[in-house]
Amino acid sequence: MSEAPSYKERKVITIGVVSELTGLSERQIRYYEERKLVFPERSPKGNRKYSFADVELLIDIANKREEGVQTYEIRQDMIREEKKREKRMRKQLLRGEINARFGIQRER
Amino acid sequence: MSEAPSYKERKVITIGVVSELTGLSERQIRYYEERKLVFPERSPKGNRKYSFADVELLIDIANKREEGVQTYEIRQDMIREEKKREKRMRKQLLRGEINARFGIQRER
DNA sequence: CGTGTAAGGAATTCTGACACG
DNA sequence: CGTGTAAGGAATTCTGACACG
Repeated sequence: MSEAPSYKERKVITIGVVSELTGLSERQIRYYEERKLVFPERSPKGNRKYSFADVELLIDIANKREEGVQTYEIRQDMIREEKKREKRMRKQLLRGEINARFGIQRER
Repeated sequence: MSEAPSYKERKVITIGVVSELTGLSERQIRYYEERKLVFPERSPKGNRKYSFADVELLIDIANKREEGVQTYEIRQDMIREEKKREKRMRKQLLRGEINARFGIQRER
């Protein structure tokens, strides 16, 4: 195991295609990056590359914006969600460590 | 159910990115299309768009070419494979139809 | 046959800025 | 704040062709 396939996360889509896929203008997409809502990668010469996950995120953002939610609030919500996720991850990790020591017995 | 997600099949990757992903030159990628080995979609203005499935196919093609297999033979193999697939599909479909009538009972 | 390359043009993307509100 | 637009330049992509082998 090394190269995770993960088509959803690979950053390979150019901004023009993302624009078609989301219905957002390129201006809007770049602005949401400026507001730290999306983080495309860059090709060697500086062109933005997005993943399918980014496309879905942008669609969520577009929906929030239509409801009148400001980019700042959207960002705060994202940060909160991220912290919850991390909390869960830490718990999971802890459980894993406990199992490794006292749980499942493996050959030695 | 309507919009199948299917990240693997969505044609959204430009030829430059495909070139990076596969290690093939754009010239080679276009030539394999000419030889009917890959079938990218086109954007409104005519730019080629590939899927992750296409990228994997191109990598397979690249490997075959390295072994000295000609594009014509590769195409013949692909056609043979396709026919096998269709055969299996017809069988599956047939089974499904039988089940629909005499197998699993559903409410009516 | 398979691939490189130079050619010319059209479309894409980038950045920084002015505009409106 | 969020988005449109004109501006100028650089990079991308396209097609048809000549080249070599």
